[in-house]
Amino acid sequence: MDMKNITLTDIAQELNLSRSTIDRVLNDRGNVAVDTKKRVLRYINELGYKPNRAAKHLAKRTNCSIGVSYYLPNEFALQINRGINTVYEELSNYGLNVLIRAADSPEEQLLQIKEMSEQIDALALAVWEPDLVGDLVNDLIDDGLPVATFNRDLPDSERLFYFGCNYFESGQVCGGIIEKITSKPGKIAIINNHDILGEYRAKGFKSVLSDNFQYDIIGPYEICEEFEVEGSINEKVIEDIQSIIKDNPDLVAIYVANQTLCAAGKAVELLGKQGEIKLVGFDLYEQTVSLIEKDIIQAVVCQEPFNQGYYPIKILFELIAEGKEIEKSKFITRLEIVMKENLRYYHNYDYIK
Amino acid sequence: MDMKNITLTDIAQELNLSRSTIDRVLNDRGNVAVDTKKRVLRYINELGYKPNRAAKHLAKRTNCSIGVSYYLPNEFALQINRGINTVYEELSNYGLNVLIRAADSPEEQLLQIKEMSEQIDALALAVWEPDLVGDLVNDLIDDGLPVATFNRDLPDSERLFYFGCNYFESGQVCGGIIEKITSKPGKIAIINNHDILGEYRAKGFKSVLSDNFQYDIIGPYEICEEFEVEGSINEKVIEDIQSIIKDNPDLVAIYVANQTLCAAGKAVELLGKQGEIKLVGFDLYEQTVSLIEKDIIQAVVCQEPFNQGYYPIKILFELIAEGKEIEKSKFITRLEIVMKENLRYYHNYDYIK
DNA sequence: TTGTAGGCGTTATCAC
DNA sequence: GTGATAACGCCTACAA
Repeated sequence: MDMKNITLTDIAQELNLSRSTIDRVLNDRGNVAVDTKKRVLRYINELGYKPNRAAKHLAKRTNCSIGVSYYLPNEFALQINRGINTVYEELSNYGLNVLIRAADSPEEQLLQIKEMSEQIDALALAVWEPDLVGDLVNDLIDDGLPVATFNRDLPDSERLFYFGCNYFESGQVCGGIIEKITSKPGKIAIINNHDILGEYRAKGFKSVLSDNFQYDIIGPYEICEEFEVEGSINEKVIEDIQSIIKDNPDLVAIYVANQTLCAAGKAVELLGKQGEIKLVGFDLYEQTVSLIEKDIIQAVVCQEPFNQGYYPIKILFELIAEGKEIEKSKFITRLEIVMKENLRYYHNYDYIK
Repeated sequence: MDMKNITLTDIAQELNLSRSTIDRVLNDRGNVAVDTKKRVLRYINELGYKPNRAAKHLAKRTNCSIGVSYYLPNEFALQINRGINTVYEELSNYGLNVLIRAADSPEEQLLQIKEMSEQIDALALAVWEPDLVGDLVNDLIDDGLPVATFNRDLPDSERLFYFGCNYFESGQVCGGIIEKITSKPGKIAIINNHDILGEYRAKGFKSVLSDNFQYDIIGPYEICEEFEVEGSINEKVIEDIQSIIKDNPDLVAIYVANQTLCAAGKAVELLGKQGEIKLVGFDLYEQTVSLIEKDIIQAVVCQEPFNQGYYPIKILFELIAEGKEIEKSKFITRLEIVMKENLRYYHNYDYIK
């Protein structure tokens, strides 16, 4: 119960050396005789000595500013911010500082990254259009700035790691759900963006359903809602989806792979087709909630938005402040199935705190 | 970027007092003149001063042993242990110590709790049969030992908090899933335990399906598998479930509310009814996995087993070591829907190591 | 190549 | 009531 921990001083005394020498060995600061080093290392291994984190932080008085830049749908950003706030609260008195820049356009994001790059020790990044910022990011990395991506990766860059979902598999999950909940044969429409990630989501979806002869997959239709969906939904978008429904009387399901799910819900509702046409898509927005409750949307697949804010920063901080190595180049978030019955656990739900 | 944090010493200097006095005010140690106290408190509020956690831990050299006692299905315990190990790694060099006692029977659990109660500063508890240990726990609490429950609550005791799922709602989620994936009308069998939690799960299930006239709910059948399911499954249990299936040709689904799900899967498989009879239940064991992959079990509802090991200990530690207040008397875990497609994210999945 | 000394921001133990 | 002073375990000069 009262097992005293071994300290650096203990080791120094035991080996008749000074604390600094032990410190030099432990932190690879050089200037230690090979023999001494070996002796210390062996002894340390035997003991299973672990440095005291509190003391380390206190002595180093680390001070590390991490920048976050994203261009993402507003409501998704909100959930990510919650994760950022939490990690800030946990680590701010260990010296963490966070700068958040939310962009309203890819161009603005470029400027924001450039601007804050001077003041930060690391950068966490979610970019919608890789082509625009790719060069800048590579320059920053070449200059020695540690960069990580979240939500959307920059696979061609030298970023340290990506933290987010697997888009292909996210499509598969939706495919599996639709297959399970659709009772009659017919057509299934895909709505998505024609960017690379939208296509992964379509491919994943098809990989599950292509063997199933009772369904005929139509689309993909490129219909896309704005990022700033708050109250009002783009009428044109709803109309476009309504015409798909009207043109295909044997439509049994719609799979929405982008942020247009609410609009699709409205379209289904306006035509009185709820329940008849199954609706499945991604992410949980304020507007999605009531559509799920009304059984217009049957299921939604989420990707741990909170953790997408929380972990990238935590990992970067531990890298910079504690020299902890990064264990993976891809941290893939869980794909969470949310339906009416477990909805409340995924919408503004902080069971801790 | 380099914003120096305010320290206790800063405050002392500014107010022409010693650090000790500030410390007395901050930690309510008494022996401070009322006026001085007021003056200090006001100034601290203005500044928004936050004590440095690292320094605090270092100076206090806290040493806190938390005991964990549970009597639970083996494989579930395994997942909980992972959470315990993680929190131990995070906090052991802040002075956390953990004692785990896994019981093989309620009687053994009673003894184990009694035995370790002398050596611990707090206790986290999961008990299957409240009646047996209830008195002991209340005695311990009266003696001043902080006790928390996880997975299964002791609602009549004075435990500090419960960390686990809502059993009624977990039944609802299964009801919702079965309603969505079952395409034809018929009978649905419930298998559960006749304890209070098993009944909550049955009630929650019925609350969703009772309005639906196409289903006829039969049971509950009290059939129960042992805790030590490893490779071999109780033949008798499988036979019992097979007879239910044989006796009810129009059975469209089975809802298993206890740890008998795998046995039910075997029964369905042996009779060649996979896909025809939908199968839904709780928790993810090694044996469940292959049954889900083979489409014999359509979905499983999980309850964050990792976090059930992680958080109770973390919360108790923060209470004891940092005097942090406990914010709720119930921390309700998410109900996670796991199907074939997102299975890999819930089975031995540590995306963060 | 090694050692010494002082400090990080708290808490704890004395004196006054 | 209040204030010195020495820890806690580690890091960082600087000296030897």
